[in-house]
Amino acid sequence: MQARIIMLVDLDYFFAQIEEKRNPALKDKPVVVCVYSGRTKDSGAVSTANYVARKYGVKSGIPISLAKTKLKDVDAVFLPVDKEYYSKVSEKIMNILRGYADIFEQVSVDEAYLDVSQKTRGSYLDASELAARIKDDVFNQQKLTCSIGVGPNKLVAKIAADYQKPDGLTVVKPEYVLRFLSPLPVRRLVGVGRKTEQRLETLGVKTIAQLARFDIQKLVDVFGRNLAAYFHNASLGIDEDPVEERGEPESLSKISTLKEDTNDITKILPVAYHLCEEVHKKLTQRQLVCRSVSIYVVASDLGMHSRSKTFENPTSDLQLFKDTVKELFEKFLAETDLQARRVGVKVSNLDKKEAMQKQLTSFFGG
DNA sequence: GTATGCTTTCGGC
DNA sequence: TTACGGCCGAAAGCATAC
Repeated sequence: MQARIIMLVDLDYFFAQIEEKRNPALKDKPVVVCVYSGRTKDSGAVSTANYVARKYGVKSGIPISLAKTKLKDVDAVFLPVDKEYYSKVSEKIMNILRGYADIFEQVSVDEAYLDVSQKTRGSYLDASELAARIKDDVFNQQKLTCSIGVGPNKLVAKIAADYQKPDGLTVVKPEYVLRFLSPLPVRRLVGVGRKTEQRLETLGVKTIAQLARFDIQKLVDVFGRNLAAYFHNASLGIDEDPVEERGEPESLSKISTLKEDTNDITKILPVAYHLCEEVHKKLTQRQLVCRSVSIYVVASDLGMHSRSKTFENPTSDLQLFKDTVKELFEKFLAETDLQARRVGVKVSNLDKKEAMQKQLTSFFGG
């Protein structure tokens, strides 16, 4: 058993890059791909922006109106997301990438891990050449650039891919892992978001090197055994998480923004029932059943709240979804004064429909 | 004490 | 000055079972 070589391939500013390719006139302008909520003309958020727009501080997640303010003096282009089209492009690219991997794991619409240990016979020279070839192949077939990180595990591959982009290629051999990670801010580690970053900073830990040297017992006291162990290992570039082909999703959900904020259940339920129908459609298309149903509410202050219910047995019964969603909203509204801005429905605890049938068959037939 | 399951929140893209 | 989507998986926090 030889050491692993793992790649992370990340498509650059994916949605906006696809729009640039679709319409080359956009090429040198700020391009902002938006999710319009439909509430008012410009309500909604930025999904992705190209690098020209990013120079003006426009990035993923900011309000569209704020993006417009930042770009008011330039000839910027605002486009609505065309998710269906991006998904088709994604599928083609993922199929290219899959062909280069011993084991392939798609993480999101624009990101995938490739375990190339066998293919490269553990050689980083081979891995570098392979990564360059993958970039060429994706560009020649789809005219899109990507950034690739190569390293001994997912953790290092991911940080390496982020290190140089767009159109980057960063290879970190095992003997360089510590030197590579040490100066980087802890924020770069998966699992360290804004909140954890703050907590670490109060402990005097800003860089990965400082995290590596930090007393492990103190880390346990603050974050608990599991998270402390993860942080400690991560700071040393240790990560055994395998690259694994992903099967069916673990949850399916739909969310939508209400015309106006409300806590009136008669205004919420028609929307929620529609979301039930959409989620039910997704579920049955994939021939899945679920055991849990959740509602979630984004309140006026943008705080996220949710409630869920788990059944005894898996189901795909639309009426049961609607009744459960009604019950959950009634309960939620009774115990809070919040006004809902957006409402969502989620099913989780998913299973293949036939798996259930098999169980039943073997039970009755067996 | 550890494992397991459920609910809720967090955070990345 | 403010402004604010739609997904997904991971993790936290809690309860219960062994």
